[in-house]
Amino acid sequence: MLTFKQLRYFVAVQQHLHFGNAADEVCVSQPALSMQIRDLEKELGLSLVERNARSIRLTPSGEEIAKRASHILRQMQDLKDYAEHAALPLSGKIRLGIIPSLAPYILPKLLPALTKQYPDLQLELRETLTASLVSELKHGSLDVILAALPIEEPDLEEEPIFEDQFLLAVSSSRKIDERKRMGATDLHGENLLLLEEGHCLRDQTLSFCGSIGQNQSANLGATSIATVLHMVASGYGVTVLPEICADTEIADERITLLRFAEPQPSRRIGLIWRKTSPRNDDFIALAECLRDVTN
Amino acid sequence: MLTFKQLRYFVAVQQHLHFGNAADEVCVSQPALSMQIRDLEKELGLSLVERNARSIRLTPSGEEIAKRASHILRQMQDLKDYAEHAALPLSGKIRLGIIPSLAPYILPKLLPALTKQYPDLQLELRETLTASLVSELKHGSLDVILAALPIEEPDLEEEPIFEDQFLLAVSSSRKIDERKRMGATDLHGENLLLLEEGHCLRDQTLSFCGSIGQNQSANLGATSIATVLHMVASGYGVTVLPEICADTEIADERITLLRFAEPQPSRRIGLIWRKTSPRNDDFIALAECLRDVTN
DNA sequence: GCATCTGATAAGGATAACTTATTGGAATGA
DNA sequence: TCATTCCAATAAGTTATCCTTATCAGATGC
Repeated sequence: MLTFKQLRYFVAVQQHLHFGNAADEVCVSQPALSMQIRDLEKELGLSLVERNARSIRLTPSGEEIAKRASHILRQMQDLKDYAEHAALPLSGKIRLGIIPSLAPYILPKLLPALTKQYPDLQLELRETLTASLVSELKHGSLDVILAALPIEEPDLEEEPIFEDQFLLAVSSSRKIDERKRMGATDLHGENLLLLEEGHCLRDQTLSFCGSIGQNQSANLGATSIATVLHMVASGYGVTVLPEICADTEIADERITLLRFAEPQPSRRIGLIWRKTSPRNDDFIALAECLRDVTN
Repeated sequence: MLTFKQLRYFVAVQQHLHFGNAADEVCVSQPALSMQIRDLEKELGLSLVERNARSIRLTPSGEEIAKRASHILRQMQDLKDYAEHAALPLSGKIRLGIIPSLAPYILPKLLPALTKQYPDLQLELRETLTASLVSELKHGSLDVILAALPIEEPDLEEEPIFEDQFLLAVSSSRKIDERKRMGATDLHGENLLLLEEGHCLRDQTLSFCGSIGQNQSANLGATSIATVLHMVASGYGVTVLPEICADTEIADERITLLRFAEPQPSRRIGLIWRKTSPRNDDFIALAECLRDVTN
């Protein structure tokens, strides 16, 4: 069988036009090199080297083979270089899935930090609902996802990053004392605005408020938090807003954010990956980076 | 060390996503393949395959490595294909040197014949004087030359092709009986026109006529046979012309060709190559082809 | 719970590859 | 002319590698 060793030895012969020197270069004895060259010629069924009493030269075919061999060896080196590169912590390609209620708020902080700290990392992003992310993660088309815990899949690992407190967003026209801590009961009779089906934030909000029996008849579900907040600002109702969204979304004076009374409701944000994934260390490092940018 | 085998096995794993099937494809046992993959991962210092109880998948780095490996294997196959091609009789690249008093007369017959019989042959041609050809042959920048024998270099092999009879070209105005066989003595007092220094034909002509003491004072040497013949046609003198040139050159009615008396002078045309050249068979085949086209 | 399927591991034998020492053939130089 | 030198090939023996069969360990599914 054709081997890389043969090609390497042969390229050395081409460069030195001397078996002994070529053998030195590849750190073997001259007979070892001679044998490999002989094997290569036998393998290819063709003379590559013209042996002359005092010197050697390559045949025209030999020159062509040497050219091709050099090229192959170079690509081999490229492959090794790539591997070395990819073996660094948090480098190479990582496919990260993020839920829509996090992506627009975390990425603007995360991406610059990653670029700075791990310049070799190529992040491929996908934003969709938790269920799809988990499915893609299990299938292997994603490496890791950032979502609300728990997922509780037996073959997935969960790494908590931070607690994201829920706030109540109401229209500023309501003139509520912002220092007042809201209880779930304060939502009685309010029109609770929600994201559309499938968003985990919707489910979390409902499970918190569910026992209250508030009015949600008008709720067909919005497609984004920004949309929900526009509705709040316009006085259509109230909504529950994760704190991480607050900085970005609330430039609008028509919205007032109210904190809930203790124990404050919250969602736990974390990274999830396959337990069998060999990139555990990478994901732990990514989690650390996420903690840094979310304080 | 990174080996070709590891890459081949790994690409098989990528294609089957199953160690057992991949092992079947490359015709080894499953443990053998597993070990090679393990070695490859160790060699590259990075996980390529994510082992799951029931199935496996490649890591993103693994996919990239597999892509590069496939490419390398393909080039490896190309190299083998090239070698197979080049191992055929008279195929691949051959650098042929020819002397000027042969090239224009033999090539028009030789090249079409070669193309037809050996389509895989790439002939690189060089036309210059014998001394240069021999030097380049010995140096290795030519593989074989077609010239007049003997060369009598100890490390060169000579293979005669055919005898090229010399004819005497005279001006038709001389009204000589064309059936008359010329003797060297008939050249007495003639102005013998010759090629310039270095042409073997000049030397051969002189060695044949040298003992005669003919007038050659006006001879500074022409650069081509065509030039010499123009001079003959114009009545400046006579010349000795190899028969192989006759067909091509003598469309001119102002020139009459005369045969010499037995033993007719001639030159022996042959192929010459380095005794150490491994392409002996190729050159023998080339000689055969040359005999065919020169009858 | 048992059969089945996965890849990993273990042990032993075959093969390949390397080492040093030597040979053979040609060129060099006294 | 003959000894010397140079270079690659060859020989013999050891080492390392690779592969095989057999077995294991974990997970899955009937």
